Amino acid sequence: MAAAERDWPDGIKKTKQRQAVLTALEGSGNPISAAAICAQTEKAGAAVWLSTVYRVLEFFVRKGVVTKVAVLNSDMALYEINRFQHKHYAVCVRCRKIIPMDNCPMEKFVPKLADDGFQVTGHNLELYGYCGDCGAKG
Amino acid sequence: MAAAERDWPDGIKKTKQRQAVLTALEGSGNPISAAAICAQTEKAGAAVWLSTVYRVLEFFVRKGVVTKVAVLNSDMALYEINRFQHKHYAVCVRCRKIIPMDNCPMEKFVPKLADDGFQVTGHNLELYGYCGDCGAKG
DNA sequence: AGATATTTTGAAAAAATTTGTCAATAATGA
DNA sequence: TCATTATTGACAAATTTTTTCAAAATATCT
Repeated sequence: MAAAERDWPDGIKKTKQRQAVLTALEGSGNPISAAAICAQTEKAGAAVWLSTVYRVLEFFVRKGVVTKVAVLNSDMALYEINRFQHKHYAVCVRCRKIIPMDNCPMEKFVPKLADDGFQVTGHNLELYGYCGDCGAKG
Repeated sequence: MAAAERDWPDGIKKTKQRQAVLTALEGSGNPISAAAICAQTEKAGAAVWLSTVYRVLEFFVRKGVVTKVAVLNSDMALYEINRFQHKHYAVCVRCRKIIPMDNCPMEKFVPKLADDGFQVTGHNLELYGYCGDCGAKG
């Protein structure tokens, strides 16, 4: 269990459940839902109740350990570990595969907003289209 | 009622409810929720049931008339008329104000994806931060 | 225009996701 | 180790979205 041995974030009480949630998030390279995390902890033999998963995720998001990702046409919210680097994804509209993007267009971009005073603190970008497999199929 | 007189999309049966939904979407410059559309139709004197609003929206999205927008930390899905032009928004994390963006970083950008075969058909971008009013307040 | 066939809507119920409650449990500090 | 405080399980409730089906509206055909 990687999360058990890794450095634990400061000021966060270490519990079995939180470790299990973090391990599940680590285990998935891509953003996953609370339900998926719950299922994952069950499979790993350290079952965490769904309501607890939500609470833990909310807590982690507030602490900056985890990031909530808005994915188009996903009816559930998705979460991923905050690796403290920009990360965006391309989503296949057919098979829902999620493919990470290695660069970011916002690096050299100044947005034009009607509100001059808007302070941008972050952004969320998502590409969609057809992945290699699905594009080939038609 | 603007939507009543405007060109009606081809192959789409014209009903009072669909017109009311489209009018509500037209009336709002920004993406709005199904519940907001429902309330708007009521206020306009052409009340449409919430379930119908969802059905109509789903239908319009499939037809390409309307776009579903993924907004971070919004518990409801938001919709806007497809004006067939890129449109992105900045969202204030404090007051939830939505401010349209007049340019787009994806115009001159080639994404680096692990999947070489991925065909990008669109994208969704959202900035977040503090709007002029909220930033000033601290 | 009128009758018919097909869609679409209202109305309500159900499903799915997320949040809240509270007693019991577990983790941290003295 | 014991006490204090935070956290979890278990369930209930709230919210958003989807489904169902008879009734109503719309388009089509003559």
